[in-house]
Parts: sequence; structure tokens; C-alpha cells
Amino acid sequence: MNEVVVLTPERILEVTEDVLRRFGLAKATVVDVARALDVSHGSVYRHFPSKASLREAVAKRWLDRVSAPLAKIAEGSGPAPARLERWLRTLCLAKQKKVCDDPEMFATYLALAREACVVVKAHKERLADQIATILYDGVKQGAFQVTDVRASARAILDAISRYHHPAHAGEWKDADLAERFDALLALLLKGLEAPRKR
Amino acid sequence: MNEVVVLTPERILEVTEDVLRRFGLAKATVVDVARALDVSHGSVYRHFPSKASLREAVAKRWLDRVSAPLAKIAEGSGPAPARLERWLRTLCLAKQKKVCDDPEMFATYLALAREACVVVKAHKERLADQIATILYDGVKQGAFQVTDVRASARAILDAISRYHHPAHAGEWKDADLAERFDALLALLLKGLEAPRKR
DNA sequence: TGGATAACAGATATTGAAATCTGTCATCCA
DNA sequence: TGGATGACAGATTTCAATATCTGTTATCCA
Repeated sequence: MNEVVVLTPERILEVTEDVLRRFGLAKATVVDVARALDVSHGSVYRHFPSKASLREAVAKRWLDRVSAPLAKIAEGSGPAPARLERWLRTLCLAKQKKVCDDPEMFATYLALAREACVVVKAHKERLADQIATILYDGVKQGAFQVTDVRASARAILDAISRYHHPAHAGEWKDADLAERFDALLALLLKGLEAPRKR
Repeated sequence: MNEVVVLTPERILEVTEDVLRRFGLAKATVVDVARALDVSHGSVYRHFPSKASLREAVAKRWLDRVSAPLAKIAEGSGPAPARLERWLRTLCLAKQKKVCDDPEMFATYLALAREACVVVKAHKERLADQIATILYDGVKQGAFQVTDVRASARAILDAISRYHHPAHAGEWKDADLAERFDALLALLLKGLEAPRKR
């Protein structure tokens, strides 16, 4: 049988994540990754053109893991307002859980994200698309009154920055966090709402 | 005549700001400040118990200069929605102008604010109070329908974080900034609005 | 012949000794 | 006697030599 373990980009990314977890972003080197894979560092450069591109790929993996469960909610069915609320709560709670469970790794990913701004931008576009999907449903259902779905989707994502953007992670320990988030959510949903028929 | 120049806290703060401008936050020392004042650094410690407290006082001065013109708007008269819009635009444009005019000094103040989180918290409370003042007027005028003025005020401040919080300064160069801010503002104002009488 | 390697040059990081800084205090002086 | 001073100890920063890392390439091998 003697399985020959081949060096794939996927395997490199896994090990890189592990190395980042153990050493932190500042200290982790390509040589460390190669050592953990038991290959020369030149071999890593065969699969990724630079250290920056390797890091970018790790960032992308992480962000994809964030957006996947949200996509499920966005593409679900049922009343749009409830769905939007669930989507927004899921996004913010996921981020807040991450920082709470493993603050060091979160800090690592934050720094990584700052470098890989192209990847982050694409991620934000995807999130805005998901909100837009829900808003579009809401307009069809007559629950929302929105003139520009795309602009509103971005406005909502912007509005909750404080509760999902890693730069604000330091403010997530406040006792009144949930209360304030609820107030913001209520304000946004009221802003989207179509006037009641009577 | 021979005016004796006395060493006042105010004069120390002025010179400290100047030293910060010239050397940057990381390099500026209490000794530098004392040198610029032509006194021993021990004299500075007679007026401020520590370097941290000196920096805090500088941060406070800066934040007070931000909130003063906003207080004028908040305490003005006229229709609350227009006043709120003006207040929010003034806050965000002031911050964005600062970062555009003197990015280095802005970075210095950002780092300073991160240290002096107590002072920053008080500043945010003051801003929320100002918004609450406008909201209260709006409710009285029948323009806004808000159950908890204080909570709504904080929700609004939170919602525009992306456009006034220095942590997002990197995103203020985007071409669609004004457009996106307008969309968010419209959404928030719609959320505050009392249903039209008919 | 695709994929791994070791050797290499230039860039970056580490390290430890020396310099500087922070905060205190006994002393001075107007 | 309130306010300034300079000397001081311990903490922090700087700087330059040394080590390590990044990215390339000629070479190897299965």
C-alpha cells in the first residue's frame, strides 16, 4: 500500500494555518511551513509564488468558512425580515464567538485580513450580495420598501460594522453589547419596512 | 515689563501636541516636551503624574475640539431630521477632512485614542447625548417615532461607525464613499420617521 | 519531464550591549 | 513654601553585528 503523501496546495494551506496558530503571524515563516511538511521551502514556492500569496490563500479559506453558512440562510425561504435578522445575527455572533474562543488566532486573522485587502473586498462583495438576495425577496413579498436593493444591502452591512468588523473586537466585551445590537437591528428593519396597508 | 513665562498645564499640552506632531507618538518623550519648554522633565511631572496622563489630556483636548462644533448643531433649532442629518454629516466629514489634511497626525491621534480609552468612552457618551437631544426634539415635533431615545441615539452612532471611527479610515478613499454614506443616512432617517398621517 | 532539492544573494529579523527614558526624591530658591 | 531642579534606579529603546528568511536558479531524480 505505502501511500505516497503528495504535496498539494490544500495540504500546504492546512499546515500553514497550523503553523500560524502555533507561531503567530509575525513569527511564522515559509521555512517553518516547509519544516512542518517535511519538505524544502523551495517546494512550497512551487505551489505559491510568494509568501504573500500563501497568506492570501489562507485568508481566503478563512473568509470562505465565514460566508458559507450565511449563504445557506440567504438562499433559504420564509419571510425576508426574519431571515435578514437571522443572517445579521449569525454573522455578528460568529465573529464574536471566534474572538471569544481563540483571541490569539482571531488577532492573527485580523492582521492577515489587513494585508489581503483584495480578498477581503471580494468577501464583502459576497456578503452584500447575500443581503441583496434577502432584500429582493422582501420586496417581492411586500415586506420591504427599498428603491435600490444593492445600495441598501451595502448600507446594512456598513451599519453593523461595529458588530462584525474585527477592528471593533475590543468593544465586544461591553455588557450592553446585545442590547445595543438589538436596538440597531430594530432601527434598520424599521427603515426597510414598507408602510403598513390599512 | 519682563514677563515671566509660567509653566501651566495648558502650555504643556500645547507644546506636547507640537512635539507629537514633529516626532510622532512612538518617538515623542517627556524629555522632548521638557526640552521644547526649556525646563527639566521633572517640572513636567509636577503638573502631570505620568506620561500616560499627559497623553490622555492631549487626547481629551483633541476630542473636545471635535465635539464642540457638534454641540452647537445639536442645541440649534429647526426640524430635527434636517438637524440630525447635518450633525451626522458634520461629524463624518470633519473626521474625513482631518485624515485627508494630515494623515500622520491623524494616525498619531488614533493611536493616542486607543491608549486613552476612558477619555474616548466619555467622548462617545457626549456624542450620544447630543444625538439624543436632537431625537428628543424630533419626537416632540412629531417627526420621529422612537421608543427609547437614548438607545436609538447610540444605535445611530454605532451605525455610522464605518464613516467616523478612525479604525475605518483606510476605507475612506473609496470612490463610492459619499454615495454609500447617503444610502445609510436615508435608511436610518426612514427608520426613525413617524408614519405619515393621512 | 514534472516536481523536489540545495546553494545562493539580498532583505529582514534577532540579539545583547550601550544609550536613553520614566518616574522619584532630596535639595534649592524666589 | 510652592514650584523648579538635577541626580538617580530601574525600565525601555536604540544600534550594529549576527543569524535567519525570502525568492531564484541550476541541478537532480523517479
